[in-house]
Amino acid sequence: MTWTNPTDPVHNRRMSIVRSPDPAPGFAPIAPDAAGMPLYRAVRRALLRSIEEGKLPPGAALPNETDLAAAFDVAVGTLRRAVDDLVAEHILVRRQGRGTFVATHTRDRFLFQFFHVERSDGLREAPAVELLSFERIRMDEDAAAALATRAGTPAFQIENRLKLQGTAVVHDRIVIPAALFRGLTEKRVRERPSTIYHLYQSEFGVTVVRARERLSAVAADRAIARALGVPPGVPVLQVRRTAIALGGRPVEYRVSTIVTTAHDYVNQLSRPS
Amino acid sequence: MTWTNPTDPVHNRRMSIVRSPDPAPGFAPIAPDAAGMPLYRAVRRALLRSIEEGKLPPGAALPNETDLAAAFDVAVGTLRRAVDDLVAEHILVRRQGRGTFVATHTRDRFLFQFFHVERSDGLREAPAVELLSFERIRMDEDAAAALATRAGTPAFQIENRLKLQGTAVVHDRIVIPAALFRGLTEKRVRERPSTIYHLYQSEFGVTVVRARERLSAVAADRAIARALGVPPGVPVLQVRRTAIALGGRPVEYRVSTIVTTAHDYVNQLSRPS
DNA sequence: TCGTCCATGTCATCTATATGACTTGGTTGA
DNA sequence: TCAACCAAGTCATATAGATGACATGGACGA
Repeated sequence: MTWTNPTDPVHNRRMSIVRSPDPAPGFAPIAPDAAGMPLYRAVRRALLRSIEEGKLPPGAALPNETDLAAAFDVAVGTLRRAVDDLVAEHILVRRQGRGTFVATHTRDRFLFQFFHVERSDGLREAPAVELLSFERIRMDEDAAAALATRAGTPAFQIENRLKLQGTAVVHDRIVIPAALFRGLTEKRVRERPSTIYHLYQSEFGVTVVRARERLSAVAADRAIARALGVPPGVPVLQVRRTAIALGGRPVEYRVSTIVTTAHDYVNQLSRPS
Repeated sequence: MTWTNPTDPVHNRRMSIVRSPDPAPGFAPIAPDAAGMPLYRAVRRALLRSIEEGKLPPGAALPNETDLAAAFDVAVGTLRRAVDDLVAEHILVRRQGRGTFVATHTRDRFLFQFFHVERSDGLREAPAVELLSFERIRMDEDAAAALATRAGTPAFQIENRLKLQGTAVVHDRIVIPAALFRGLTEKRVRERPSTIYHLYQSEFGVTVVRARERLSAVAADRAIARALGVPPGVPVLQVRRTAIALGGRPVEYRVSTIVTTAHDYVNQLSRPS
């Protein structure tokens, strides 16, 4: 037999009638008025916090919509609205018929969201990454400013060379705070099975969700020129990226240098829906 | 007295009961099954076509949600879903308490959506535009390819110099098909009251909704160097933009050349919601 | 005259529910 | 053994309506 829960006529919210067992444990009802914020925003925040705290690790399945809505004590439509937002931010992934999952940093996602270099004729391809160096350093002024800390803060610096169709196209210098990545070694970087963002996520609980980039054109210095096999002084595209993790904290400063003789950095202004 | 419309038990859609006068004239009911497309997509398309055909000119107010939903013979929630999409694409603008309007190309929108240059310290500012030349030309290969036509097609070419804080930072070469902009004159370009995209929209019914950009680093040639007041050969950022109008047709090819000694091209990968 | 209040119309949020589409895994039958 | 089928669980779409927030313009009173 099925029946509907009685509702509170004042707040029009389901009253707490407990069924056993709790179909979605660990999710508390949302306060009716969470700081004047719309309910779906409060639900979004609650979900985000569950992810940040590791209650929902990457790849985990969320409870189904009905149960989760009941646990939060909101309507399914409201829950869906919150989940919609997180899906749009690539923090959750929905699969019809399967469920809703915490997003993981797959190669495809990296390519789509964070790798914008393609050949001039439009061909897109996954780059072959080659580790050039791995060092413990102290941050310079630029990295420190981007990472909201002070110059001299201990960090790891990783240099990569990226090849497309066998030719070196991109040089990356990556700076990440040592405090966030305790125990990182060259071996772990070298032997990572997937992208470096996947490594951050799976090994250190750091999930990159977005980034700001500043692009400029510069002349290739001697080191870059050598790494990329071009004459020094050639105009190259410099991309300075600050990557932001789940909590909103900057976690990576990356300077990508791109040879744009046969490749471009592509950008889509306002995608069609 | 209020009453609800009877519903068709098979399709669960409101039966056509005409009230006088029609509160939302010009909007026909959506076919129940428009090519297997979800209903809200069909509604979105119907709205788009009304805009493209000029039935809803820029700045026009849509009928209110209830009336419009009734005219399309869909639920308000379904209409809202369609409108949500168009708002996300900056094609419609909602103003709570006022209504929903067809978006116009304001200066703010241009800055936000299509102008990505800012000073290295993060200061954003509207550029001062200076018209350098206005010519009738025939398209070169690049422009023709971008605009999906043949080299030699008649076009207008506009050269602009953009200044930020008094210093020249950007040079634009804009190519637009003459066929789409009949009657355009240097005077009209020079005396436009707002952005050039606003001119396209208000004078020629061409509404730019999105763009693809390809960025590369090049050495400034003599002409660019003179226009921007830098030595020839200096590395500059070249942005080749193809702007897409409402129907999905490419309508503008633009090559922006940016001096990045004190400025950057900024890009946001996945905005927070 | 001018400012305050309020009625009205709009979008924004939220609930509740029904039905369809898709995926998975087990059952059934040749 | 194995392929076809089917049931259950999930998200996707759609409806209907209630309530709140916001903007505007007119009525009203000092």
